[in-house]
Amino acid sequence: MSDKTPIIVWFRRDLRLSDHPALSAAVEAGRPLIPVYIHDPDADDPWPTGAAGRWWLRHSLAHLADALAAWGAPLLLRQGPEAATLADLAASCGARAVFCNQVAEPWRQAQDIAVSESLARRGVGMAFFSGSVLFDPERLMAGRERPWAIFAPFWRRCLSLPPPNRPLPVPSAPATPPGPAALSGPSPHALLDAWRLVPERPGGWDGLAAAWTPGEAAAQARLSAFLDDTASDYQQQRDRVDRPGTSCLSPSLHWGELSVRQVWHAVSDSLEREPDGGADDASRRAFLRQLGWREFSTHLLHHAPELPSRPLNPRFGAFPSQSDPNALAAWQQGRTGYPLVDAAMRQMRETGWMHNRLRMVAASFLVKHLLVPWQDGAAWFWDGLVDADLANNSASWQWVAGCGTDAAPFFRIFNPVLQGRRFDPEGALVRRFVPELASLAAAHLHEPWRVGRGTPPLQYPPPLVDHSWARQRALAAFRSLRPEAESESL
DNA sequence: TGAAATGTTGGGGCG
DNA sequence: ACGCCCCAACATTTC
Repeated sequence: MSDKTPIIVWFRRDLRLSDHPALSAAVEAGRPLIPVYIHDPDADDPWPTGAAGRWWLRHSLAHLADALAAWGAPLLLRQGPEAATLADLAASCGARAVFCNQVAEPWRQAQDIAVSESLARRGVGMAFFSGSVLFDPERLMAGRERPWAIFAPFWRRCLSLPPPNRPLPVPSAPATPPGPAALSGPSPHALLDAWRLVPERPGGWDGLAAAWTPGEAAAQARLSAFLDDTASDYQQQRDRVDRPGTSCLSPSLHWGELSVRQVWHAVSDSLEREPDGGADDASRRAFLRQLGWREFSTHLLHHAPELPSRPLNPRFGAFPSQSDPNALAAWQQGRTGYPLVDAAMRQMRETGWMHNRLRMVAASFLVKHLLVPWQDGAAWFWDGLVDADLANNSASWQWVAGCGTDAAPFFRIFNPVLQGRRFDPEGALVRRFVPELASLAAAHLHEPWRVGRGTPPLQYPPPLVDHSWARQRALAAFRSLRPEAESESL
């Protein structure tokens, strides 16, 4: 009666072996394993992975293939529509089950239902395992009429729940032989090259390669380094854009090289192991809170699938923003004339990443100083960030634009000069990414238009807009909106 | 997870 | 000694 048909383990946004519930369950079933990743270039995907994301994916898949080969079940790479590809694969190896971990985006879950129905018609069952969040968005809702709209009580509630399950170890390699050898084809590395996941782009991808090592092993090394070197002073250092004060785990979390449970437990274990009741604890809690924002964004998107495209606050439907190709291009290329903003935009261009504080400053500048729709900025970040994540990106842009739930008030307008002085005081970040300013004294670095006459002209543009003029214009635009649902309270 | 405008206070220079 | 002004420094309000 024992079923010896193989199980297909479908990797998607979980490019790891540890804490991989679908993989562990398949191993536990004691049947041959067939790990597969499917690339569908013609997928009807409302938010196809951006360029930097594809760069990461390309390299992370190579690492996953190596890791799975060493572990004992080589990764298959297949191209084509998901349902048909899985069905063909199942037919050719006699599999009757596909295991996979859930992916959070609502449209993805709708596709999963379609895939699983299609497979069911061919006698192949699908099993979904808990995915990429700490808490299930549906269960966290329980007993409430509405989804959580404010972060603070949301996170308080999360912290009051029983903690998420402990992460699973890498399962021991399957005792049974891997799937039929006939399934093997060209080496994964050759296939990955043939897939051309990484688009050509001017300037190439060397900057990303210099800055990052994708893959589970490197992700775990980053997590360890963060715990050893950075976590205990996180609260003090995280806003310093010129220092490595953040974890840089976001791309790994997006691609599932680490599960958020692993990160959560690693940090809370260190809290319990070395409690000092003081600054170190506060730092670790502050970091956990950042995981909370990720969780909050994911839950928001789950309950409000329009998050990426429409303001959650309907009041902002009438906001007088205007797509402005010239202003948008200047911002994208890092030529706004505000050093901190330009350094931020070039940091993303060159490394595929931008410090969180800079994301706020740069986004605020586009939305408030230039009055460009936040969706235009979100699209650029989506393409340029290795950690681009639909929920985080959309929720954060809405937060900055003031149109989300629990968003920053619109009148909170960052002054790029003051932010620069405060968070890049010696100008190290600006010097690095805006080399044409590197020779300026720190005193002038964030406002180069004030250097005295008689100095040689800089190869650097004057400010695209005057700060205080732009600030007044943004405030006026905000005032033009119908007041906040005052009628509701009557 | 701001910043600017406005208000208040208190010390010191000075007639 | 006294009142007056100036203006940091800080606090509060407003956008």
